[in-house]
Amino acid sequence: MQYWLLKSEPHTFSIDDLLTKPNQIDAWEGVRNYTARNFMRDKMQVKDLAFFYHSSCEIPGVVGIVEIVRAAYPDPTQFEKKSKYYDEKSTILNPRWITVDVKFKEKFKEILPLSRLKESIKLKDFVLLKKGNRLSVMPVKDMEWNAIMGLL
DNA sequence: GCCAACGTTGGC
DNA sequence: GCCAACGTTGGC
Repeated sequence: MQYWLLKSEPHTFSIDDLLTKPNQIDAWEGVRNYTARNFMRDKMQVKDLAFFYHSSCEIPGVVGIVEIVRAAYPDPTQFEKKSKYYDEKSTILNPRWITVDVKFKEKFKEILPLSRLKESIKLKDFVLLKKGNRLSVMPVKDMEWNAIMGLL
């Protein structure tokens, strides 16, 4: 069992958007970075838990928790010509990008802002806080997960 | 909107 | 396989 952090821009897909989906489940589509993809493809498993993180917005931070309910499968948006995630080099037989299904678990009463994570000494080595980090899917150590939960 | 940091592309 | 140019991310 592995913990994760998943970034999303709330104006594209927010935790409230997830709440509107059937069974509160949706595909985590549009990951187009190889490192992030490899984490999802090779390490992410059903029952893993992930923080839902809002980025590129007024107050970036952790807003809740989701559970992985379906492991890696080809991301359908790579085949959709009209999608901004379309990839002409992907084929059905040889898809380049994958997605997983996530299910809503919990929304925090208030956002846990990035600024508060930065204040935690326990999180000084957390990948999210590393200078220049741009990964949209990253593993979270047990200790880091617990430290973040402890800030709520 | 700025810009630092990083990833990707493509010419050689 | 190198690396310059370009594109993207994401906090501020």
